Parts: sequence; C-alpha cells; structure tokens
Amino acid sequence: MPAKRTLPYVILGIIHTQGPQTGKQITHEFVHEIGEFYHASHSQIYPEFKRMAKDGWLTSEYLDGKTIRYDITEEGLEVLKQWMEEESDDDATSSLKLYFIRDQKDPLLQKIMNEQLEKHVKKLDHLKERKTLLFSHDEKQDHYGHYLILTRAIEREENHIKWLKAQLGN
Amino acid sequence: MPAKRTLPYVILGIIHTQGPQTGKQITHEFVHEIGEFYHASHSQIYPEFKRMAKDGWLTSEYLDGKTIRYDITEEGLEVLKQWMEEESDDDATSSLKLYFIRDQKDPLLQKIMNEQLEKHVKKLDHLKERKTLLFSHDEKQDHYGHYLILTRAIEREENHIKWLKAQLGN
DNA sequence: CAGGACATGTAAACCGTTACATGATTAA
DNA sequence: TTAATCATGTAACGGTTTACATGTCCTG
Repeated sequence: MPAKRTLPYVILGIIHTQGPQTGKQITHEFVHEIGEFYHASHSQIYPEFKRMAKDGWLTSEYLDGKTIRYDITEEGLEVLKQWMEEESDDDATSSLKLYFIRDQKDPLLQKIMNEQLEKHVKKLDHLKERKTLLFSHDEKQDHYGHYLILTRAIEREENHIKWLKAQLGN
Repeated sequence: MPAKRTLPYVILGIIHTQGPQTGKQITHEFVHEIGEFYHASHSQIYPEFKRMAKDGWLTSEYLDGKTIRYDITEEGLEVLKQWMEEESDDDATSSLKLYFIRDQKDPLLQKIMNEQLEKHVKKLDHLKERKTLLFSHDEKQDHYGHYLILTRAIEREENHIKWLKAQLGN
C-alpha cells in the first residue's frame, strides 16, 4: 500500500484532545489508547515531532534538558481542522477522524458517516454485480472459496451500511 | 505496515488455479478478478516472476521471443501448499487463501475459518473489555467519536463471528 | 559502582507506488 | 510512415519496520 501520510494528523489530533505530549506519552497513546485503530512506532514519532515543529505545526518546550514536550500551534490547529474536513480515502482514516470528535453534536460526525455510507453503498453494489456475474448459476461448485469470500464481503458491507444508517437516524 | 510478503504466493495460487500465465494475463487478473481482495501492479509482477523462476518455483517458456509464460513447478506447488496450511497473520491473508480453495469439501476451508473464528473471538473480548473500561458510565458524552468507533468495531466482530459460525455449521 | 531498564535517536532493509524507459505492434 | 498504444522492464521515492546506538536513571 502507498500508505498515505496520516501520522502527523493523528499526532495533531492527540495533542489537540489530550493536551501537550512528550515522545514517551504519545508513544504510550499509540500503543495503549488509540492503538486499536492506528499504530506508529517511536522511530517514526520522534523525527515526525521535529519535522512538525520545524513546519510550525507544533511548539517545543524542554522540560528537563532532554525531555521535549510539544504543543499544537494555531497553524497546527488549522491543519488539523482542514484534514478533519477533507474527504477520507479509506475507512481507517474516517474512523480516525471520528475518534477525534468529542461532541455528539459536532456536524462533522454526520458528514463523515454520510461519506462512509455513500462509499459503502457503491462498494456493495459493485460486489453484488460481481456475484451475479460470477455465480448466478452453479459456478460456485467449482470456485467455492471465491464464492465464500465474495458472499462474506457483501454481508460485511450490508452490516456496515445498516449500522451507519442506524447511527445517522438518531 | 510491514506488508508481509504475499505476492509470490498469490502468483503461485493464480497459476495453480488458472494455469500458466504471462505478465499481461496475471496483471489482468490482479486488476479484474482477484482485484477485490488483493492488488499488485505490473512493476512488482515482472521482477517477481523472474525471482520466482530463479528460485525454481516457476518454469519460464518463451512464446514469441519476448512474451514469457510461467508455469508452476513441483517445488512451487509445495511452497504454495505450505503457505496455504500455515497460520495467517491477518484476515486479508486468510481470505486470499480461501480464494484459492475450489472444492467445498477441502478440509482447509474449515481449518482457516476456525482460525479466523478464534482470532475474532479474542478480538471481540478485548474490544468489549475496552468498552466497559472506558465507557461504563457517562464518559461517552465527552468522547463520543471514540465511543462510536469502538461500538462499531464490536458490532463488526460480532457480525463476522456470526457469519463464520453459520458457515462452519453447514 | 556496575548492570539493566528506559527514553530518545539514527540507520538499514523491505515493500509498494509512481514515474520513466524501451521496443514492438497497430492504426491513421 | 508516423504516431499511438501496449507489454515489458527499470528507477526513484515514501513510509514503516527492525535493528542498532546513546545517554540517563534506577537499583542491586
């Protein structure tokens, strides 16, 4: 995978919601808190901190001559806000954005879930087409595994869509 | 992501199930057939073919002085078989293996789905623990997005488990 | 004070993508 | 025949992981 750059935005999001962070603290976040949904190792985090400070997204403050604590700047906040509002290329990114939304009334919640809904509806349509194209007769006899995972993929999409609609209906 | 090496095995699987392949053919497979579940670009495929031929997993045969068609060797078959039987590190890999199973009676089907089931049950347990730990009272008021995606993750696992059990019950 | 854990930092290797290059076939 | 397309091939780049390196603090 081309692995589009999300690390800096996740860092901004964490600092924004959890307050200023040292390398140790944010590494802990990545392992234990947000770790369910995103992971980064310390060897990415430390250089990324410096890059972001150089770019003016973070301020750095020495705590004890070696421990640096970073805080988000106005520019960083702006960058975060833009990222939150731009369209996500995949589900994982959408979920990360949701993770950083604290208020149930935030209109971004609806926006992101609506985007997801639209994409999953399209995906479901496509998968169903594939299924009728490939397995409308008895072909599954001879490609059972393919039939299985296609069926599973369809059910997953249906389940996800159902969930999104239920949430959006609230 | 570290992206564990799956390309060569997918190539073996395709040749095994679809017969000998040229670069063009297998590129088409990656885009149009198996593309739902795995993707590779031609710039990976051509060098990989050569590596695999050098390693004795494939034989190469010139069709017209420039088009090379590759077929699987006995050794390649063995490698494929081993890969199919070893434990998968993630769901995507499990699905790929299922894709290559043509016969509904193949015992590997059950084996792989049982592995998946076990992992997803563990994952579900873990997610539920997280939820009670983080959101047993009214904390969701203040971290609604986190609450949402955790809830969604749980439902996804439940749905997947339900599906696996239904399949295994047949 | 010696050893180990730990926080921080850097380097190397791997995989995959995008972009570029080449030669042959096809088509205007 | 020239131009476009296409199959094949190579190079450069980005991102992530693993491994290695350094200094500090804690502990026996």
